This record gives sequence, C-alpha cells and structure tokens, in this order.
Amino acid sequence: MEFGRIFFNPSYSGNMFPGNGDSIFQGARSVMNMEETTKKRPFFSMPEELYDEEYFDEQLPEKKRRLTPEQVNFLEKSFEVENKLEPERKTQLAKNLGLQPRQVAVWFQNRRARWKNKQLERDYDQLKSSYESLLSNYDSILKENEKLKAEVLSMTEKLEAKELAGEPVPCQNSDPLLMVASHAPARPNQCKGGRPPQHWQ
DNA sequence: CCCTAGCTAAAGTTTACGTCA
DNA sequence: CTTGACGTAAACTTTAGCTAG
Repeated sequence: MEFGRIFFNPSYSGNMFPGNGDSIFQGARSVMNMEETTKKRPFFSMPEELYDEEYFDEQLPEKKRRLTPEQVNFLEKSFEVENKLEPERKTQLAKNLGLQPRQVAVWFQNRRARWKNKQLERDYDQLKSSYESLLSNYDSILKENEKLKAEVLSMTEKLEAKELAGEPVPCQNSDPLLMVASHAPARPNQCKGGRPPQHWQ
C-alpha cells in the first residue's frame, strides 16, 4: 500500500477541536489552546515554519515533525481505552488532534509495537525471577539430599563397625539412628534371632 | 467456490531528530 | 561551537489475514 509521505498541511486553519459528544475528546481543546500559548514545539511551532528558508528550498519539505506532548497524551489516553482503532474513531481522533487519519493509524501501530515489546520485557522478567526462585529451591533440596546421604553413609559405616566388633545390633526402631538408616539397603542378617525393624519390611 | 479489491495488523526497516559525550 | 554515536519516534514497506462484492 502506498500512502506517500505525510506532510503537515500548511493550509489547515480550522478549529482543531470541533465539538463532539465523546467524553475522551472533551479535554483536547483546552489542551491544545494551552499548547498554542506555550509554543514549545520540538521541531516546528507553526505550520508556516515549514516554509521558512532553511526548511524549504524549491521542493516540499520532507520533514518529520514530532507530535506535541498534548497530542501524545491524548493519543495515550485513547490507547488506554482501546488499543485497536476502528475507522470512525481514527477519523474522530485525527479531527480532534488536527492530524491526518494516517498519522493516527501509524501512531497506534507504533504504539502497539512498543506495548508488545514492553510486555515481552515484563514476561521475560517474570519468567526469570520464577526460574531463579525454582533454581534456589532446587539447590537447597539438593544440599539437603546430599546431607541426608552423608548421614546414611556415616550410620551404615557405624553399623558395620559394630557388626565386625561382634556387638549386638539393635533390632527395634527405638534407636533414632536406625530410623535414618532405613534409607540403607535391607540387611536380613542384621537382627540376629529377632524380627527386623518394621520399617525395613 | 474462486477471484479480486480494499482494508488492517504485525513485523521489520528507514528516516529524521534530540541528546550527550 | 561542532561532531559523531546512539536512542527513539514517525513514517514507510512487506506480508498476511479478513471481508464484501
């Protein structure tokens, strides 16, 4: 689709904000009147400036002009209400802001793209912190597991030492050491003449 | 059902400007 | 004061999907 470059229409001199019933457009007139009084335009204060010597030599000036902060605020508010732009709303916004409908459409397209990028950043941050939290949990579980394995090993070794020394090995699970040692493989001959602890079965 | 034109959104790119070292 | 690098907004291009005729 070819729209051609959008230029500020220097012939535009009508009321930028004709009255309408839409509440979101209500504040625009005063906003733009304020802008008229401040005359702090980033690039061109007035359409006439487009034809000033340095910007106009022999051909139409192909200069982009930034939207005024007031126009941007207005578009932002509109975007908050609905980020899609039906043709009627586009026309109305353009009329109220003194812009070409195409400019409004482009602004919404770019704004959606910016919103999407921000959203991706937010999603990324969320996933990252979620991952970091899981990783931290995993690490502590891993450490706990290593600790328990070391305990089992130590107790198994103690048990074996007792066996070798001919000491009687306790068969009841009243010994807290044996409770933990239940992680060790079953040792059928451990309880000489007695029942193995219940938790070994 | 297929084709075409018209419209729009999304994604990516280009252009122009503002800022800052 | 000038300049070049960089970031960003505005505008553009391409592509694809949808709908009406």
